[in-house]
Amino acid sequence: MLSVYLMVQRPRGTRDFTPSVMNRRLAFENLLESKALSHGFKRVQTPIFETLDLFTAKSGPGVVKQLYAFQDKSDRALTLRPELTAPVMRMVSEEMRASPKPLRLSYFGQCFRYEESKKGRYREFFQYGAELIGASGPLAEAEVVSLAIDMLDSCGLIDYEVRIGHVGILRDILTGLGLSEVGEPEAPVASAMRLLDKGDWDGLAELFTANGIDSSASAHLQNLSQLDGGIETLDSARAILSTLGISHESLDELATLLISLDSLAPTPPSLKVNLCVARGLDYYTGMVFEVNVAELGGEGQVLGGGSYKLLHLFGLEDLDPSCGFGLGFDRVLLALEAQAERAGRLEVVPGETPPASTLMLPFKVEPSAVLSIIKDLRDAGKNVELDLRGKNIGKSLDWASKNGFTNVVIVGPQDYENNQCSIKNLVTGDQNVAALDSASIVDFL
RNA sequence: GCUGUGAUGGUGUAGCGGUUAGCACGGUAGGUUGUGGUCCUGCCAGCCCGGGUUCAAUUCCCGGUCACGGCCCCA
Repeated sequence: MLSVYLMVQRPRGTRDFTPSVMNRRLAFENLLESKALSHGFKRVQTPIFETLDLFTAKSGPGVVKQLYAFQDKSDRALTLRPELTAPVMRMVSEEMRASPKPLRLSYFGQCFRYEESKKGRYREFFQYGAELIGASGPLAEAEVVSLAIDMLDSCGLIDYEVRIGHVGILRDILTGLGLSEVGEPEAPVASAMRLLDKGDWDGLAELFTANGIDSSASAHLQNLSQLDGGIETLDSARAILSTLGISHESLDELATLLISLDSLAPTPPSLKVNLCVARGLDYYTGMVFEVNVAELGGEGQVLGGGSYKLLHLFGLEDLDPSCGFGLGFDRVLLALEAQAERAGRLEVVPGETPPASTLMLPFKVEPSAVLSIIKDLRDAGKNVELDLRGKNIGKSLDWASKNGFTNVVIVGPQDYENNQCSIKNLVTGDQNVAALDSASIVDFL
């Protein structure tokens, strides 16, 4: 059929959301939204496309090849947004300079990246995120991380691992060893952080040698990376930092963060401190954290964030650093679906079960006889639909059942004569008779 | 960017170098002109796209598209 008409498909890496899919997504979004609000984060929205410079300024010219960048009819260089942190920072600098700080902002929307699409990785994907701007330090960070954990916990996600690190400490160590923070095509420090994140020790040793650093230095880093536990690992970390001559200050802050988190957030299934967490987080400057779900395989990171400095790009250096995170809406949903199936659970997102709904079924009577009742029931907050097919009762009930209605209000000739209606509950099979007016009917719905 | 696997109605599938391409679910119209999640019947709807080999391609080959994996990457 398709070929007879129009051979057009969805662009690669995009998705359509049918009503049943959308129902779940809306339930999930609402749940996240209510959590954000409960932590004081207020929703904002920024444009789907932005000036290209916004992202090249933040991430370098190399990002363009991964952007949906384009020229508009006036030759402006624009791009679909690949993420939401920079746009929100831009918005703060343009609209909220005079707003009292700190700001707690949340956002939800689609982002676009030109990459190979696969499961859990789409060219158009959805992010829910939060940013805390104008306050910094371990307590601010604890507020942000606790929201992230609270969100994951409340949607019923299990078996996830929270990893907390600190790229500031890592940078200090690497520059302390003599690695440069500048270089082409990639600064040695950045290369080292990437290798550390992957646990590629051979690669790291190579890098050290190439930069004239005794490769035995990687032993300390390897020790550091093996500190993969809770708050208790910080003592060992302090010892290692001492031998490297690095300040403990950031570690002490990390300790405060972890202690605060313990009180502020639900206890996650697994929370580990690992100072080698560094995953491609260019603009992060301090604490970083990420959440992984092993179930998702290669695309298992469902959330990531930390403390970063971006507002100086807009002349607001006094507000740096900020702290925030982005939650991979699609990936968390995938994880929840996989976990629900494994557990044999029907409800994937808490609260996704739609509210009761009613089919008004005039049967061999003029539909006009029930229209005002439908209006009144809707005004009373009920979800009501008028039958538009005009089939016999058996088919109509079948149709109502397949379409998930809770109740059917049948108004046939006999009912109408007696100024009554029959209300059948499709879930229980119970049937009642009520007077043909909305006040009587509403009690049965 | 590299690489592997796959693609049959809307969904899930069967099948084959020559078939009316089968089945189930679904949709739709009835059988049943006041009771569904039973049954029966009719109908709707498909071989991803383009090229090649062949008397003949949905089937074999190549390319593309899309999907799913593995690396790379992931602001």
